Amino acid sequence: MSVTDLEKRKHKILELVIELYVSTAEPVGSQFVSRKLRSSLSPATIRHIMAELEADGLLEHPHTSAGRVPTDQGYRFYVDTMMETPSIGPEQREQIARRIQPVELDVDQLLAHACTVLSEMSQQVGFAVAPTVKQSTVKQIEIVPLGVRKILCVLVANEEMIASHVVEIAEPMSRDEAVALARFVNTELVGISFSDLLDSLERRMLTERDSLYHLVKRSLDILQHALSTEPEERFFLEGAKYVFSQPEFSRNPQQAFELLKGLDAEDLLLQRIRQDITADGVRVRIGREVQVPGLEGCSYLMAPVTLGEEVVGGIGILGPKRMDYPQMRSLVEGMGQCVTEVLAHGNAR
Amino acid sequence: MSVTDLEKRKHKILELVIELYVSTAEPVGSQFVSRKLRSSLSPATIRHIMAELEADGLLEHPHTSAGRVPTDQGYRFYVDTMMETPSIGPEQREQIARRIQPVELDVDQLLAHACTVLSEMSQQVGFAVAPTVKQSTVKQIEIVPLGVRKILCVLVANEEMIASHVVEIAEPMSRDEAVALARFVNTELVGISFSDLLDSLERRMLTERDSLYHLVKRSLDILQHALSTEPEERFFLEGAKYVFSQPEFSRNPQQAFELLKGLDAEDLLLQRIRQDITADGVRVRIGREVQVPGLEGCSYLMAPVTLGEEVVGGIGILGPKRMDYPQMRSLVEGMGQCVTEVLAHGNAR
DNA sequence: ATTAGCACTCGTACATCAAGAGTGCTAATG
DNA sequence: CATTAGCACTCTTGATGTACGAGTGCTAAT
Repeated sequence: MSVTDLEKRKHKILELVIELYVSTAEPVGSQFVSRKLRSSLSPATIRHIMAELEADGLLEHPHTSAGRVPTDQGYRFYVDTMMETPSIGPEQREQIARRIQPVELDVDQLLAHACTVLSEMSQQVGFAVAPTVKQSTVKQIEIVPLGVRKILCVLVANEEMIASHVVEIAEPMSRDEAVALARFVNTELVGISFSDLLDSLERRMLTERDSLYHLVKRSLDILQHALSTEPEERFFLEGAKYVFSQPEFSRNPQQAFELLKGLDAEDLLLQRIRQDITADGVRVRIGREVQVPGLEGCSYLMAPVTLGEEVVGGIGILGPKRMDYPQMRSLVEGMGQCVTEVLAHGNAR
Repeated sequence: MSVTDLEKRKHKILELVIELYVSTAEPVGSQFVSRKLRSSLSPATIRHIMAELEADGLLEHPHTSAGRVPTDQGYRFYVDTMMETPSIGPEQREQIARRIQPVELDVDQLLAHACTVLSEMSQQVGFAVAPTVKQSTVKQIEIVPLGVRKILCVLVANEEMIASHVVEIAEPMSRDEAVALARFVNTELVGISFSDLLDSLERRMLTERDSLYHLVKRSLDILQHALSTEPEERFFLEGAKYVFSQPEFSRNPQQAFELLKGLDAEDLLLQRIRQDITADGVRVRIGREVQVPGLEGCSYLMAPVTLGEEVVGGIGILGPKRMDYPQMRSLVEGMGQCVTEVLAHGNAR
């Protein structure tokens, strides 16, 4: 038997251990593996190989007389080099599309909803990062007077995103002034990115005079307020309850509490996740790689969401390390595609 | 000793048992009570009285050799007739005001924020029910064209509440038409309650002709869509994590899971809470009275939030039955007052 | 009405024990 | 050299028994 054949067999056994562990939630013993293996090797041989895998850092031992459990590295190896992701089935794809369809015109609402759907379908915690106008460029800005010193400022971004903010202003504004202001803003500022907007206006304030100066100043005031309450991105997290349906957590409540605390510090998780929002397909982070205190026992998968040409957000799931990576991967991938399509065409497929 | 004196003493002991149980989370034994009681009665006497209280249904026994624990009725009696609620202290009041101040112009945002603050201050689950435009009358309606077949419909209610919805329309709308539509709507519909709006327009459609008929039909279309995605009220729930800091739940995880499930079915809780949104001060619901499966072990307190003359929402906390009712009551009361004041004057006090 | 005394119940903590699962090692085998 | 049977060893798990302490209810004395 050649060396590569031996290596192959080793990996086959790693795969088997992972899959058995994922489905049973119990450490996997040599006898169990031996029985499940076609080319029946004896438990002793399996033990030998498992010991090697342990030396390689891919498996570990909870205690002497227990079976083996994959390490983070073990899962990583499995996910990177061995696992075959079944492309999402048409019927499941259909199901996603059906559940996402309901006319949500808003990126925000769409992702919030998709997040919930994903959570239900996966029976895991679902999450999503949605873009806001701040990441896009100005398409339209409307100024609607609401009272003497209150206006509604509607920000429409190129990518069909809309945000509106009530702004309190120091000096009252007439309806005519509002119209003039809107006209000025919509001729002068369209196409500028929302993040550059304020700088750009400030620069103009230095050069303009009189009536135009006044308009610039007025719009700067308003947009400053409107943009200050607009977040960079929105983060959705849904389905914490599913944590308890996982045997590892319902068995060990202490750990479940840690997890919930970890989830509660949303900002940390968001920061971490943000780094993984890139164009190249579904990202998988396993255990320690998550790098969030309290979530060492978890993994997440995330698919990018694109709008126009750009990656603007992500959607994924978070669950115990011991999860069905192939299935979850295809589910997350499918959801990412569906959301992206809905954003592009208003419907899936 | 007269009969009423005996009754008084009995109640004094009930109070003591409740307060000791609340602070220790352990069933209270006769000896403990005896030691805590000034007018030193022997444990035997205490036992006798406790047996009576148990016969009255105010205390109960987890098992033979354990101390006593208050029943729902026991707490109820305590809350209704014995407990004295300290009015909220000025320093605490100050703290609430300070943390709520940050200029949130929106009822929605204010209550969401207040809910979080209340949760943190009480170290319990916080909740709030906020009104939406649907409960109020039309003050102003704006129609902002966003694209050929897309408009933003801004609904402003009398009570300064604002909602905006993107509506997709069948036939394109020009800017002029939008202005005409807005004018029509703002002259004809102001003062009507949002809930009657559609009916009223439908009735008018039967009588009007030609151009006016067209306007009515157009606005009906738009408002129908806008109002259909607007909920009756908004419900906020914050701080589920605090559940685990309560010894009764961290000791018994099974029960904690039940609770989380109960919280997850927000609708049930909202339905129950809605019945308690009335003008007369802080409502207290104890244990079974909550009437939500999974929350039998909990109580909630809620203060009304008023806007104008009307009670429009509520804010409160939910925690284990075993909670410090006097303190929580004054905290919730103070929060209700603060929120109401901020709504009325834009700031507290 | 109060209380001391006492028997009784029940939960908790702890130690002990047997069973079972799984390992690692060794020596024999093809 | 890979494979495997055999075996001693380790460790977890669940059951069982026991001692202890907390707290009760009852009775009889004050």
